[in-house]
Order: sequence, then C-alpha cells, then structure tokens
Amino acid sequence: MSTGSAATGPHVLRRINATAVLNALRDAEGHTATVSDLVVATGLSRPAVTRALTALADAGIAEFSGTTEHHIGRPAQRARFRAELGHVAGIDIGPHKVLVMVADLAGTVLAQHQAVTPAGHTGDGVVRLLRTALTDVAAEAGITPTDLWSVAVGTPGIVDHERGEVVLAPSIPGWSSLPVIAELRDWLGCPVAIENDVNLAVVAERWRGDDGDNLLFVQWGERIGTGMVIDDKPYRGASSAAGELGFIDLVTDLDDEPKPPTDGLGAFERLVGAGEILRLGMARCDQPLRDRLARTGDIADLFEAAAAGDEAAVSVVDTIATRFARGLAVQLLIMDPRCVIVGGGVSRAGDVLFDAVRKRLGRLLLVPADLRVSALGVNNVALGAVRMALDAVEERLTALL
Amino acid sequence: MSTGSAATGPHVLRRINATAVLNALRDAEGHTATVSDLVVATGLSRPAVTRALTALADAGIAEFSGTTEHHIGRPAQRARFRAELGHVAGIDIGPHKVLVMVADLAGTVLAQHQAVTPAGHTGDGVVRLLRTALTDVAAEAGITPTDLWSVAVGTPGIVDHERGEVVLAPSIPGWSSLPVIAELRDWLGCPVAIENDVNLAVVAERWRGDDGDNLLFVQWGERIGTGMVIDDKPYRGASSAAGELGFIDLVTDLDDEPKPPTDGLGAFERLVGAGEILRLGMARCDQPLRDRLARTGDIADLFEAAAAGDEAAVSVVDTIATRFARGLAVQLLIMDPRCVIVGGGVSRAGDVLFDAVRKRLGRLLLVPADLRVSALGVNNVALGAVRMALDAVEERLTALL
DNA sequence: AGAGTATCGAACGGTTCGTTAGTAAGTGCG
DNA sequence: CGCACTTACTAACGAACCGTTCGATACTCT
Repeated sequence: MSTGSAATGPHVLRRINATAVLNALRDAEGHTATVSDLVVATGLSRPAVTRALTALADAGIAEFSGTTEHHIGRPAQRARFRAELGHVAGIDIGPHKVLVMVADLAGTVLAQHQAVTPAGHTGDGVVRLLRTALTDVAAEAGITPTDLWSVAVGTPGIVDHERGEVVLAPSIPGWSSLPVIAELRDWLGCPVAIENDVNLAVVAERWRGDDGDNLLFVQWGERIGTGMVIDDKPYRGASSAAGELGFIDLVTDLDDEPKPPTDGLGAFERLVGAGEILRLGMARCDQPLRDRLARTGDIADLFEAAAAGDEAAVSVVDTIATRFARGLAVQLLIMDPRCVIVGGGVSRAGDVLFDAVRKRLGRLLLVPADLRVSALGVNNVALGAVRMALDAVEERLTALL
Repeated sequence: MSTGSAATGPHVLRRINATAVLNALRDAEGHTATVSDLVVATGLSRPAVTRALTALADAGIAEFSGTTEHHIGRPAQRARFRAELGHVAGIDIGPHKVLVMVADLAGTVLAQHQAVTPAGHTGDGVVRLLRTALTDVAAEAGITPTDLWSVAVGTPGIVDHERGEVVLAPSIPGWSSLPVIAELRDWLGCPVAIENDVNLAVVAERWRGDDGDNLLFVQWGERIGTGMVIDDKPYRGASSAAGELGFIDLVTDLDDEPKPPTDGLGAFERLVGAGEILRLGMARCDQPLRDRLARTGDIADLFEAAAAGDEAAVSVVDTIATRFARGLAVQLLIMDPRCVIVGGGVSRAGDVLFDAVRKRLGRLLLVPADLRVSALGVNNVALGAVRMALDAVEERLTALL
C-alpha cells in the first residue's frame, strides 16, 4: 500500500522542531522573539531552541539582531525572521483588471499595481499586460520577477487546480485553454498555482480577519460565486467546481424543463445579480433616480435612495433581499458555516440591504446565521493569492534546513 | 499563543514509527505481514521495524504467529495484529429500531442485533432497550459491555457533537434533551461519541466501498438528509447542522413569504419524500395498483409497475425524478462531490427512478455527476458508527506504546 | 560596589535510528 | 548427502538528536 508517514531517523525530528521554532518565530509579534519566548511557545528545551535557531540562521531564514529592551537580568538576544529572504507574488486576473502584489515571506505587501485591461481585450493581451505589470511591481519591491519563490494566480471561472489550466472562464474571452501557467512557470522558474478567484477571496478573509476555521464567502456582483474554507483550507470540490451558487435554479416551475441559459449567466445570477438590481431600479423608481441610474449604471445611487427612504428604492431592495436570502439559505442549510462574509460590488450597499437579508434569512434556517460584509474590498483576491503563494513556500523554506 | 506541534525528544520518534508500523500491519492482507513486508511498506529499516514490532508485541497489540509459507530462503516470521485485544460498538438508533453491532479492533463485526421499538415508545424506553440489546450483543461477542473500548451512536436529528447531546430529533419524541450519552459513558467507562445518522452512513460508504476522498450521501426516505465526507472526515458544519437538503425551499414563489412548516417536514421532503411519492401514486394510478398502495403503503409496488410499463406509474416516477434532480442539483453545484450515493428506502426503487434522475440532472449541472445507489442497505448507519468508534480507539492504542 | 536576576554556552547521559557484519534456516542441484 | 544460493534474523557500532545540569555572563537595582 502507500508508504504512509514513517519518520526515518532523528534527522526528521530536527526538522520538525526547527519548523516548530520557525513557525513560533514567524507568528511572534513583529516576527522577532527571544529564545525564552520560543521555549515557552514551542515547549522545547532551551538548547533545542538554540540549536534550531542557529540552524535557521545558517540557512539565512533567521538572524540574531541586537538585544532586547532591558528589564532586569542579562538582556536576551532577539531572533528575527528574515522576511526579506524571499518574495512571493499574488495576482488577480479579473475581467477588467490585472492586479499584482509582491510580498515578502512574512506576507507584508511591498508593492502592488493595478492595470486596467483595455476593452476588447483578448487572453493573449492579458498575458502581455501581466508580464509588464509583474516586472514593474517586482522592481518596485527591489527584485526581479525571476527572484520570486512562489506565485499564485486568481481568476474567475473553473480552474483545473492540478494541471494548472483554466477550464471555463466565460467572462474573459480566449482566456481559458491558454497555457498561461505553464508559461509563467517557465519564465519564473518557481511554482505557480492557479485558483478560482472567490476561493482566494475567502482565503484572504480567513487570513486578515480572525474568524473561525469554517467560513463562507459570497462574491456578489454582476455574477455570484461562493468560496468556502473548511479545516483552514479552501474547499474546491472534486472538479474544482464547488460553490457555484450562481447557477442554482429557484425560479423555473418544478415540473417544467429549465430553459438553457442564453447569456452565460446562471439562473440565480439573473435573479439577484447587479444587472438585475439595476433593471429593477430603472423599472420601479421615479424619474430623477431612474435617469441617474441609466446614466451612471451605478447601483450605489439606488441604495443611497433606499437608505434615505425613497419608497420605490426600498421596494427594490426588499425584493432583492428576499430573493438573495432564499438562495443563500440553500447554501447555509447545506454547509452550515460558522459565518458568512459577503463581498463584491453589491456588498457596498450597506445595512439597508443586509439588514433586510438578515431578517428574511432568519425564517429560512434551522440555526441562526452570522452574516457580515467584507472589510477587505477589491484587494481580497490578490491578498488571498499572496497567502496561497506563501503556503507553497513553506516547503521550500523547510527544505533549507 | 498555542503551543504548536513541537516534538520533545527521540521518544516521540519511536511512537511515530511504532504507529506507522501498526498502521501498515493493520492495513495488510489478513492483518498479518512479515518484517520485510513492513520494511517496504513503511520505508523504515529492518531493525527499526523489529524494534517497533517487539514494542507492539509487549503491549499486546501484535503477536508473532508461526512462519510464512516457505518459497526460498529462510522462512519469515509472520506478525499479526491482535484484533481481539479490544472491542467497539456501533449503535444505530432510528425512529423504529435500535441496531447494535460489536466489532473487534480490525472492524470485523462479531455480533449484531436489531430490536424493534414498540409503537408509542418514549426516549426513556429507547434507553432501556439499548441497555439490554448492548449486553446481549456483547455476550454473543464474548465480552461484557464494560469491556468495550469505544462506542459511537448514530441518531437522526441535529447532534451537538462536542457536548454529546441530541439537540433536535423530531422523529423520536422525548429523545432529545435526554442525557443518554453521559449515562452510557458512566456505565461503560469508555468514550461514547454521538453523530448524526446520515453522517455515519456516508462514513460507512467511504469505508466499505472504495470511492474517493470526497463523496456525498443522500438518505432518501420519508425524510431527506445528506452527509458528506471531505478530506476523509465527515463534514458536520459549524453547528453540526450541515446537509439539511430536506429543508430547502424550491416551491414557494420567490417574492412570497414561505409558510412555516406544520408537519415537521422540510419543504423538499414534502416535495419528494416517500410520503409524497405514495400520495402521487394513489392520486394518479389505476384502481388495482391504487388499492395495493393504499393497503400496503409500500411504494415498491409503484416502482415495479413503472418498470413494467404502467403509464401512470411512469408519470409519477418522472415527476419525482424531475423534482429530486432539481434539489440534488443545488447541492451538487455547491459541493461538487466526486460521487453521490443514494441510500434510504427510496433507493431500492432501482434504475427506473435513477436513470430518470440521471437524465434530468445532466442539464442542471456544470460538471457531470456520478450517481450511484448504496449497496450497504440498512446496516450502513451502524457500520459507520463502528468505523467512528474505531477512529476514537487509535488514541488509546498508541497510548499503550 | 555588591546582590540579584535572567540569559547564554558547554558538557553529559539517554534514546533512537541506520548501517554493517555475522548467523540461522530453508531450497535446489550435483 | 553435501554444497551453493537465497532469504531472514540478531547483535554491535557510529551518528544524531533531545533534555538536564552547571558554570559564566551581562545588566539592573539598592
């Protein structure tokens, strides 16, 4: 059978302890700690921690930097995690933009740049844009792209996580079936992961916010997608096609045949997506607001009006909240997450909308739901990509020991 | 911060290797293996395996039993996992029955007994029934209940996995809010786990069948519940309330307020549950079949008639298949499991029903689904409980080293 | 200046692993 | 019947790691 997880000597023990010390050091305040701190954090003996620390220093992963502030007794030497040893990049490739971040090994973002993809863009053009953006941001962070240790890319659509291919990306023409990942890998010479953008958004929420080990993220904009973190890992499903809440059908009569989609949108997306919100607003609202909506196409105006008490706007918000709650309830009944975070363009609507959603939701569920609005904003996908790139780095880091 | 996972000496290494050898031995054909087999299985050196094996033998976990069949060279001694060292019990408490299984540490069921709960039973009566059944089955397996190392109980409803309490059990009056688990724990003096029955069913499917690490089980009977295995663990959700597919609402008009349930059933259960199937059959079918259905109340007759070509029966099957596919599609879009296994009373309907479901399902999904019918039958919950009890035993086993 | 305190560094004993060499127990052929 | 060959077991050795212990160091407070 499979070889299993057998250790093969005291040598692995050293690695285990060294990585334990490394993790404690990295998790410490400011990525620095004294030996004594690490002793209590890891449960190891002082010599063991010292040994591990010197090994880390030899590998360049840690360094001894000055002494601690003097309280009493002999001052302790501070050990510091050398976050500048390597760098990772997180990339968000959206339908209208390419956002690149470069961070050090501690995950602090050193430089970032967002490029807007010109209209009528092709997948090929996105790749060129990506190359220049990456070199620019890397330069700003003081490195060249080939110095990167690990890269993660987030993109809409269904992604073959194993083979590094985009299987289905309706929103970016010519983007799927393009060997971007293989190309990046060749160019950079480092592991390049690709992941669904919503899955990365939830990783970022898990990372920056301090919520439980089990949360659900709903990207609510023109389209609707959900990402889940289960056991501290993004959950992808067997074919990387999990979380497609946007495609559930709540509207077709039960005994009828569902109509095949014509616009590439899923049934639920057509029901509560930003497009439908705008349509409803233009249909129901009074003249001045209707004109403004038609001119700007920005649904924020609609929510503002609703918050101000505009009756027609409130009715739109109510309709949308009712529908959204129905769809979200389905996923909550199935997943039972500890908390739900809503992101995407519609999430900026504020309490007008989400208080209504919460109210509707209550009667549809068996256990109460904890619904929040994302605080990360548009950077969340790239941030999640940084986090995922960091996860891939751990291997390379511990291999140095 | 949390202490982290630091090893504290060569001593843990021994434990790691010993458990690796133990696992290899237990997974081996017939729970026996030669040292050389274990060397290749674990990747350890021969002396290390021998040392671990003697430690296991000292603890009574393994024994050396005769030599192997001689091919050429010196015959090898066979080591055997002593499955008879301890026993576990798996218990299925259903609305109408109590099923108790006792198995050895290898998971082979030594004795089992099913007791039918009399009509008008109370939670209290179930407990009494359970005690006698457990003593009987234990005796048949050659032990007393207090000899048990670990017990797991499966029950319908929502279960507080941490505190060992039944939170919500509509189908067994007086069953929730009864401290059965605490009582069992006191009586037996061993860990007693409690788990939702469908979650245990999926554990059993994962154990006995050899499907992927990511599967979905749908219990389809009077009620509908689903269980998921993710990363080789049953997925419970944050409040142990995951998988409540039976409560999703596909029928209420979107802009209407859903009606509060009156019969304790969920909306989807009312739509495709065994009760609705029977109702539809009696409403649509011709006289002789209608009478039989009214008399026996067994929907198997309906499916037989449909398989034989009875037009009205076929229409019922078609309606049910259409509705069920709609609900199942929702969960598949969200979870994207590697395969779906349907169990419960309706699963005995056969291909008449499930071919229709498969056909309908195809157009509702983004990736094709692998839909199967459970082969385990009514024992699945108790089997899953045995498996879960075994998981809890590992700790005690490795503590002996 | 001296007592007190906390850290640092080195040496010791214990445990584990892998490697190597030698011994035991069979088969098969001359 | 004996010898070569194959395979498995046992024992001894060196290497690596951890924890414990002890003395030395550096700084603060009185």
